[in-house]
Amino acid sequence: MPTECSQRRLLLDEVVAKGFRLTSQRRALIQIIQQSRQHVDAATLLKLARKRDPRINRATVYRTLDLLKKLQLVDELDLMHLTGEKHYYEVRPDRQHVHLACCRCGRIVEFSSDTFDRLQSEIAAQTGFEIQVARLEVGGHCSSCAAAAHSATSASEAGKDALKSSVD
Amino acid sequence: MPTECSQRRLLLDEVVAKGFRLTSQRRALIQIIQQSRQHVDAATLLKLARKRDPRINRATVYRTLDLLKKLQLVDELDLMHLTGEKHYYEVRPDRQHVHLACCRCGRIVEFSSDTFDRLQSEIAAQTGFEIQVARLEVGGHCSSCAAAAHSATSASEAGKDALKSSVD
DNA sequence: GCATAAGTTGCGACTTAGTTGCAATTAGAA
DNA sequence: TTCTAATTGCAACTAAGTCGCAACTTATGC
Repeated sequence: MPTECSQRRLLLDEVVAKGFRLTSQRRALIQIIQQSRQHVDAATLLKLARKRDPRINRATVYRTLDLLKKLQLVDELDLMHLTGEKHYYEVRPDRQHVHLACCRCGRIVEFSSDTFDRLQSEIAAQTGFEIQVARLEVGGHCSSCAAAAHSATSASEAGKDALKSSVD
Repeated sequence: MPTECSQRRLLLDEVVAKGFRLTSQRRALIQIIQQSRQHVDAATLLKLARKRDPRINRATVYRTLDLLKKLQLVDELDLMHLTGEKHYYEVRPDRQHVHLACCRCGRIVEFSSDTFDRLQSEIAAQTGFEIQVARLEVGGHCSSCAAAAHSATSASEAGKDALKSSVD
């Protein structure tokens, strides 16, 4: 999710600075990604962009996303594939964060910590790997769903039946 | 990748223990996943399984993978989508590890550390999230490719052109 | 401001990955 | 051995993303 309007210009500038053209389509798509409070997927992005310019095409959305990924201006997320195989996008934040996806209620929680920062430095230092993206996604139950699941399970019983009826 | 044959029985047993039937298809698929040194994707798994039993079906592969995921016996990976949108699978190891994917040579390096373990505890403790899976994937350049990329760049020059010709 | 060349887009057909409903088959309990 | 619910194969389907190419647009130089 966008940190602030400080980035509003930046992404567009960055695209220009790297020598890419600033088309109305790119402008629109970038603005939509920045203004979105949620993580957006390609289909949603297309739908929103078409409200501004109905002629905008699906291929353009994918091509723009590819460009922004390459420029490392946006990050691609899977969010644990909770809702199919689509990808989600967010403006790359100053500080990397973890995405916690609740497979019961679908909520996405973001979490950042020094330990995560340190882990990345450690990886780079110990493996010589030059990190461009680090994506940590966690699946499980958020605190409220964990509580709900436990009380439900203690009554009914675990094992196959619990598994079969579970939402994940 | 499989840690050892100690798991060979375990996965099958686990499936039975949870009350699921042990069909010849499941047996074959589980064995293939365990014996594989590489991370396998669904299509490869199907191909390998058909060498044993040519009648085995694609749907069965996906359904079996779903089952093993739900039982938390295998983990699903994206490996940074280096080669398309397919998923890869590995037997869940005793200790979670990070996957480092080199977007230049495609090599996958595994890395585990106390810091990663600690990060997970920290997430659980601070957010109340009940972790079922934690998937940390890192994209970038492995040590040898990083060296190669640097020497190439210093000669030619960075910016758009370098970006355009790069493999990521 | 105007021409122009390279970058970008729209289109539409295509590929790849995964899903689904249903009839036929089979594992395993009785 | 019988029987039933779980599992499979099949085939048609959906969803997500890609690609080649002609048409259009941006940014540059004049």
